[in-house]
Amino acid sequence: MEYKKNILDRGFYSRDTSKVARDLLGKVLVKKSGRTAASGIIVETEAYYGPGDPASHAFRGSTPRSSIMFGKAGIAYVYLCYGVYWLLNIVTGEEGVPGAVLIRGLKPLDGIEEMQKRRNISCGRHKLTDGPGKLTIAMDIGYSDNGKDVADPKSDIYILENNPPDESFIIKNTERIGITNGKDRLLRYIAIGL
DNA sequence: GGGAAGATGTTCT
DNA sequence: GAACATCTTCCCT
Repeated sequence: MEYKKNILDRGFYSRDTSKVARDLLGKVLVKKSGRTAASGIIVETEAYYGPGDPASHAFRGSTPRSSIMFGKAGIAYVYLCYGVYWLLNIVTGEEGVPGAVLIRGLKPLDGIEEMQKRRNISCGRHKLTDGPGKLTIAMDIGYSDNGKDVADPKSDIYILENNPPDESFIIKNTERIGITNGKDRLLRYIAIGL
């Protein structure tokens, strides 16, 4: 695979957060761990802003945890949710303006066996990467990936343009999930038909 | 197949 | 000390 040719550059992430969230659907997330590489098609995202978005970590300004959202676009923001699960975000927008896209769902491509081992699935009742906490387990993403540059081909985590481009899926725009504030804006994006 | 609630620990007030 | 961008299990229909 010609990974480096298709990697999304920083310009892609430096745009408006909701546009980045929508355009990330159908793209391919790649995570290398050791000798193996896992990848999956992004099928669900959410956009998070700063001021004016009560659900965002950056709502109250820059804190030790959220300061990364004010930084350079294309940086991975990984944080612990509910003390249990790691969630993967990509910083978006111009430098100094807080914003990030939460990767909520993947469709596994490569390394599926590795994912199953890491998820330790006992029954086939649940899918592999259909939630933000599950996909980080399956992709072996954790706090050590926080602050990595997703737009850098030398990183072991990055996102590719899908090849060949497939724009056949439908994009659905809904309320965000699992939050109590800021539900009025439709900032969750789901790809249907992948 | 779908809804409800407990587990869990870091961060901020 | 309260809040929280979730997952799993259990129980119901």
